[in-house]
Amino acid sequence: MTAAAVNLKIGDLARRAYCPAETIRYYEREGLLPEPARTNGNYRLYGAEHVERLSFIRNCRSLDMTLDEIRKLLLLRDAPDDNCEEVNVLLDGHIGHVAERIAELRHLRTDLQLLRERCGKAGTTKDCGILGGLSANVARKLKTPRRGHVPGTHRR
Amino acid sequence: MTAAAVNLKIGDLARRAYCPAETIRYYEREGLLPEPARTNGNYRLYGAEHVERLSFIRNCRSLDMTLDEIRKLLLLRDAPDDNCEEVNVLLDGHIGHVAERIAELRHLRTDLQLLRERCGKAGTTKDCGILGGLSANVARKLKTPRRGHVPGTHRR
DNA sequence: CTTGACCTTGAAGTGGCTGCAGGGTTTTTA
DNA sequence: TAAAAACCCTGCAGCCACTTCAAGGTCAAG
Repeated sequence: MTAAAVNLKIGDLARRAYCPAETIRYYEREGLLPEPARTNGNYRLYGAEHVERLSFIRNCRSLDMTLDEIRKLLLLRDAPDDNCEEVNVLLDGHIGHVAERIAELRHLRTDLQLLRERCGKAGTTKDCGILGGLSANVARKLKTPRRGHVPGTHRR
Repeated sequence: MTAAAVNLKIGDLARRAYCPAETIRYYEREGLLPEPARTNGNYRLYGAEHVERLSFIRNCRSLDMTLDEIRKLLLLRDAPDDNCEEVNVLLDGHIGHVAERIAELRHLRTDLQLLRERCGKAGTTKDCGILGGLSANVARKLKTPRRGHVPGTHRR
């Protein structure tokens, strides 16, 4: 165990929960984190319970859950005597989404690789089999939209 | 082959390229589609070349490319004497992105399934192994952000 | 000549942040 | 003790790829 965490400023909380300070303020606006105490100088003050709650949120996000799903889980968590059947249902639903998305992407990768092999020896884009392939009126559609943005990462 | 496509209104183009009319206007604003001719009543008028170009765009989108990637491909396509090496590079890069994302999601699914098995027989959320598992300070991160939104679909 | 299907523009909303401007506070260093 | 650096504050704009809405204009069928 680490030392008891009290009177953390937002940057301290950020480091402990691996979450940018801007995102902490955003979660507060969104109602996922309670409004914390403030210092005389109007700085936010956090304690161990905030580290725990924010870690919970970040773990859920790293499991690709939406903020709405996380909001529901937090409510269930805050009502400790409820039946945890709902937790199971929510998680099973989420596992289903992930499995679907994997299937789609695998299909996608196959299509891309087939397309990639169409590049002949022509040398110019005019005769490029790839560009030709992309013009075909195929219009197969993906079933699951990608959402939002995953924490802490950018396209390199 | 279908009959020659001329003097299509935006709804006709929409049906032929499986793309909502609003999205067509959006692509025009974004410079992916050229500004079309207009009728006396100010309706957009399209021809076969627009059906082809929009189908190209939609196929690329269904392969999960960004509008920026598609813009580059369209430029290459519009310069028919260039070397198609750049097309290959772009496509290989994209295949790489997709492969990475699949690997992440598979890892993710494993984590979710392990978590799911933690639900003991306690019956109440207070003792729920899942909620407990989500509180652990794990903070493994996904490497690739999900972007935007896939054409024509919603979460059910 | 009215109904209804279609089209127009412009602006705002979505999710989950991220970044910035323009300040205030606190800590460190000289 | 004073200056510099590091941190914090609010509020707002921007990102992507659309989607939705409001408020109107156009056109063909009955």
